Amino acid sequence: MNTETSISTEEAILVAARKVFESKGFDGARMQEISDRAGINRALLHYYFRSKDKMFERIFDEALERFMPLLSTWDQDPDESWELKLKRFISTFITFLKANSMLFLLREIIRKPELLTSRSKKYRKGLNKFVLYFERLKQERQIRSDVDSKHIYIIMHSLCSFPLMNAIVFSYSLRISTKEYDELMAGYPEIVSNLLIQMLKHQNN
Amino acid sequence: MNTETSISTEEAILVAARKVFESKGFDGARMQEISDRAGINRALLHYYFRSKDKMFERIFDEALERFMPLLSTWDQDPDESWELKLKRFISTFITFLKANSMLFLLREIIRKPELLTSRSKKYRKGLNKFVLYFERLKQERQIRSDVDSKHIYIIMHSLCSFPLMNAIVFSYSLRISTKEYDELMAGYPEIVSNLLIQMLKHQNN
DNA sequence: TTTACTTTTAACAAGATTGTTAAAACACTA
DNA sequence: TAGTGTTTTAACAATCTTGTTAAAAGTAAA
Repeated sequence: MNTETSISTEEAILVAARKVFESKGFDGARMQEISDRAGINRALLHYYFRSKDKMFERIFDEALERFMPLLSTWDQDPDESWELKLKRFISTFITFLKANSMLFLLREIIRKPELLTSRSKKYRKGLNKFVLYFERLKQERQIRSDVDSKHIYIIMHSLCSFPLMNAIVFSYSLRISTKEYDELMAGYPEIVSNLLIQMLKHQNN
Repeated sequence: MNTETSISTEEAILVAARKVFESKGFDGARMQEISDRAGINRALLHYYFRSKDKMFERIFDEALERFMPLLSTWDQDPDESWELKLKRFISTFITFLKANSMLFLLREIIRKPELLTSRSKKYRKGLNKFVLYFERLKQERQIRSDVDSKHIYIIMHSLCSFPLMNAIVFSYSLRISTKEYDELMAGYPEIVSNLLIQMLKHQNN
């Protein structure tokens, strides 16, 4: 067994598959394109992963495994102020989303919702931490009590995810190049943080 | 020429095609599924629309034609306050998005960016109206001048679009049913409006 | 070098999918 | 009803796509 060679071949396939599945989606992806990109014979894809479905699930799971823990890393540093926690989270989240295509996950989950419901059970509890944390802040009168924590969750995620998913359309609409759009987004995490903090703070006036 | 029959057949095909293309995407859509849904022979699809590509373009264009004018209806009622204008726009926009799948457009534009760049030229100028309007408000000192109008645009669209596109994932994450999610979203347009108005108003403290 | 095992390839098979076509069914008018 | 043009269908053809397989090439140890 030549472990050296087989790992590098498998890895080359995974890299190629990730790229193709992410850009074309499951339905648009072709086994031929993946093997071409990996520089190997198409039959090898089946030798290593049996079928297109199995290979896709491997890629999808890896993407989910990268994504989900991020959503659960919420209640570390219990001494940290909620403002700082929010800032830190938003900044990390947006950086992460730049590198990892959220659209890929969303597109495939909508195609086949079982991908989410059957494969992320172990993370589902963690997802609730955010809402519970903000419920507690409200009870402790640290933030306004007339906002729904679920709405905060939705607003925060929308502000973080959509501008990166929709970059093509936004840069077209705003009549700027994608490079200029990137520059525009440089200051964006700061703006989102401040907006949310402003929204949650007790009103002084 | 039996106009009556042929219009209703063509219309039945378009209704079916819209449904299938929107839920499966171009790559996942099957001509057979469309004709089954329309209750006609598959060859008729080609009789009326020549090819899958042509049929798709018809559906895509119709979706774009429904969507784009909405983004351009901005500078009506010049007497109206900007707050009211914003509220009215957000409310209309969210209602519209509930009925018309934004995800469909986004998915296909990312698959083939020419769909956007070659087919929406006539609307591109209108898209800029929003940014220009807010630039003017800033010069007139009606709103804070330290916010980027492009950021306002991005934030507003993200808050309106993403919660509807991502409904499956959000309701799963929040551990509520899709029905409960709909109820949660009932008060959402109001919240988005207030958030944006709060963000744009001059700070009193 | 021979042997046993793993990796890779070329060729093939099966089925799915789009698109074409000739003829049947239909609708309307003379 | 006969004739003309339109609409619809069944059958077919061509191509694409996934998946299989038998054999070749490679590797490492006895």
